[in-house]
Amino acid sequence: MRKYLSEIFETLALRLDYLKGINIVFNVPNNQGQGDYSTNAALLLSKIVKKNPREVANEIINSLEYDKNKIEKIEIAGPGFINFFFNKNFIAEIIKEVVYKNESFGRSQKYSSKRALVEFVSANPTGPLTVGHGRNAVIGDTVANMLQWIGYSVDREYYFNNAGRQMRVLGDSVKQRYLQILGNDIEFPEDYYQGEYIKDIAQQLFDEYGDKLAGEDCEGLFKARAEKEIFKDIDKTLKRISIEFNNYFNEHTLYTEGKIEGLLNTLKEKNLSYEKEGAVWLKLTELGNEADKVIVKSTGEPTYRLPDVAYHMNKFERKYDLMVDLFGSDHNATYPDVLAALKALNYDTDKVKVLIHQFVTIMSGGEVVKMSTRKANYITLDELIDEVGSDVVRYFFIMRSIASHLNFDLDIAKKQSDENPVFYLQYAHARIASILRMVKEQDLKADYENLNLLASDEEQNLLKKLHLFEDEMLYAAENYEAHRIANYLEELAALFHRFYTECRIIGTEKKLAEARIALCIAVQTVMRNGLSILGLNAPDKM
RNA sequence: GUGCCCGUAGCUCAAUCGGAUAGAGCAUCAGCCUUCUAAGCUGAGGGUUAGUGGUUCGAUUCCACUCGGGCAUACCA
Repeated sequence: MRKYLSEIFETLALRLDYLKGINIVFNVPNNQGQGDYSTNAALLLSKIVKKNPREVANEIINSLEYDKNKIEKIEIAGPGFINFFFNKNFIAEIIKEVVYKNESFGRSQKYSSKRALVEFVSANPTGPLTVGHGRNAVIGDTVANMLQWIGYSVDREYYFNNAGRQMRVLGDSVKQRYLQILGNDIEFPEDYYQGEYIKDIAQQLFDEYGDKLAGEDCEGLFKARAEKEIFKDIDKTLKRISIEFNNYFNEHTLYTEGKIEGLLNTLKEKNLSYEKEGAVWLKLTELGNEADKVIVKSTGEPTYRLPDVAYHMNKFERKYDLMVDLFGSDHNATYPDVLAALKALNYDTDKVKVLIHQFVTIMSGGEVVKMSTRKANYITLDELIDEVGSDVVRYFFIMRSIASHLNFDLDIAKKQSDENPVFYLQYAHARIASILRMVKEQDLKADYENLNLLASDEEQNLLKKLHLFEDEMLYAAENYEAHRIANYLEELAALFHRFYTECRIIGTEKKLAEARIALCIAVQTVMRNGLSILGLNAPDKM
């Protein structure tokens, strides 16, 4: 429907001068009686052409050429809205398109020649993924799915750092546990990694090597084994919620390949850095940021900013059209420095899209659970998946805008897992599957010749929703707003459940029954496509 | 102190470049299964969109200030 409106307005713009170059937006009104679509174009134009908006609206309608078999009626309402009422038969025709395109219905080719990189999770291998990482993981994967849906060729990348103090502490944590197993009476340092998984790794090493590692350096085998095991677990956890990466990028390679040194030289040559108090500083104030920041400490070690810039340069070298970074809000102060530096080095930072999601607050027993990997008082993503399952976890993390803080009440999540909205969606899909099974036994099948019989409110509302699918997916993807897909699917499911209650299939007149079967198939297809973008199962039975 | 994000029904959250009567779920109350899955449907109650001012045909949305919450403000990552 919207496509048709766009077409006829494009044609109109050739004749009405003041419509040229104006982007006309068509909305779906909230209220009955205001048409299937409406536009406020006349209201906006009235300022430009200095005429009464209703007069402008009248002029537009009078010059508009359209097919009366598609648009039944056009009205001017309120201060100057133009409301379009579509023909019911035309609305029902959408079923044919859905069924014909099937899995690709709602896809867009708008970005089909583009390549995107989505970097997410990027947690260092110091411990199991927590619920906090879960939100990042699910949002990142869903954003990648959405971009693929609108045509992008997408790579998923995990950036990590296996050097530095954190990892040294990790290696030593394992070593201390190992020494304890050997019977040494050592007090385990408070600021070391307290988690049980450290003991498990130490035990493994003891089982394999006995006491031979007592003299081993903590940065050697201890660290290497810890990293390997922890990554294995992270991978396993992510796989449980259907997340896989194309590439793991090790920060360390930036050093070994001389990228860090090269960047340092470039910054110096371009006069973007200077030395002070034994450290190297980046001239961020000249680039419009608040303060200069240290990029190499007086000890000679770089701060995170330097490798971050080098890493992004590497991304640019790989010729992506779009680079999405996904961070938790605790990183909100770090990326402006990196972007400023890249810009100063003449990279097109418009291609970098930084998404910041707010935190997940975990509530348990009415109290906020403070999380720390070091202290091991976190709730792991694995535990959460054990409790509620992959679908609920995924849905929970994307159903809200990423700008909203997410309140995750564990008690409710466990208790209400049966009432979770995700089941509402899946139930609609399963119900249709069930109908289709029953219908087969009755020797009924979908018929696309009498779709005009689908004229009731329940049927028409459902059909109109199907029309919106492609636009909604495109809008969600272009704005990186996965929660909109969840909202759309909830609305679609609600309309279907209403249709199900009011419109019977078995027992009604054959032509109508078979048209309704066609509608069911179309709804099921859209539901399945939407669920697949969100990485959710579309069950045939529940 | 400063920067970013947030403040919407009892609770958790929506609301399409500013649109017409601000919507869902949970909770509460009242109904609907001898017929395709009741994990469903129908109805009721519940709102000064934190507050004050501004911009305009029109503000939950934009601007300013105030109040409240989260995160960050390192030669930690």
